[in-house]
Amino acid sequence: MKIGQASKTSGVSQRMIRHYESIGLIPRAARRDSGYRDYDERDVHTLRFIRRARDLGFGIEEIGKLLTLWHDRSRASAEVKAIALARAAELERKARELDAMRQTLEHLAAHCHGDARPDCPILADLSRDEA
Amino acid sequence: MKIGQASKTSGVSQRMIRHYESIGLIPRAARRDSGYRDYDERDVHTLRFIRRARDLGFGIEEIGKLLTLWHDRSRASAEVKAIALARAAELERKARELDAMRQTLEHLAAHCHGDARPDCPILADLSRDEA
DNA sequence: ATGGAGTTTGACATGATGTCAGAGTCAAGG
DNA sequence: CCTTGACTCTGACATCATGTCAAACTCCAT
Repeated sequence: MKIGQASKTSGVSQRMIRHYESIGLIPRAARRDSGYRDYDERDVHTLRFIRRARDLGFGIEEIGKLLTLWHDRSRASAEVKAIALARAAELERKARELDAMRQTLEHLAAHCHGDARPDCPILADLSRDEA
Repeated sequence: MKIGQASKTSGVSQRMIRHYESIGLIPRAARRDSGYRDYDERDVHTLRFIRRARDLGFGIEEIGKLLTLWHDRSRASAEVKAIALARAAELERKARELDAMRQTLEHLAAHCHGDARPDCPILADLSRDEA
């Protein structure tokens, strides 16, 4: 099948399919006489794998490792688990960070009248003198 | 003071100070005869304001609005509050998204032996057939 | 054969930031 | 006065994953 179909059935944009090929995340696609890229079910399967991994927050480099492990039938699951748990820890760290920001903002907003008066603790906090 | 000092006391890198100037977030800095940028306390104060806003997850565009409101003594606090609450809501959305990813990964990892055996539910999930 | 849809490559853009290079400036010490 | 090292200037390139646009080419159905 051609790239449009591969894109639709895998959920990966044509742009990113070509990109993944160009950075070597996936092998160069087969070509028809016309020059069009040609994909089979296995290729689409790989693309779906990549999309799901991206949905779970894995970076391209990590996905490369996962693909290698996926293709290695004798791999040890320990490696995969370690990568997944490292990602989970990083996601938690980021989520906590965002949550701390949110709490600060909500706290400040709660003390802001939010009416026509110019007094605003939010701006006062942002412009306070201390480092 | 010169840019190095302004950077140190504001916590904004020299690179970003120049960048903020180039995109018009802050006005063009005064220049000495030498061509060096020259900052005063007020400039540094503004830079600190920007840094704190970035730390709270505001994007450049929002910071531009906040700066305008900050400088407008007759502003209504309602606008500031709305911007802050919108940011808080967005931060919460993102945090939830990361948390959902983390939960999925931890769930998968919990069912992965994590030993020398090749069986791995994590890879099985990533490569499953359904969309 | 013609037209519209699909594909190709390459370039440019995003957002916030880092880094590097080459050239100019400044201040302190000999 | 000159040298040296620290500072600053601009501009360019890199990141990361992604979008979009354009010009040229291919495919397929009528």
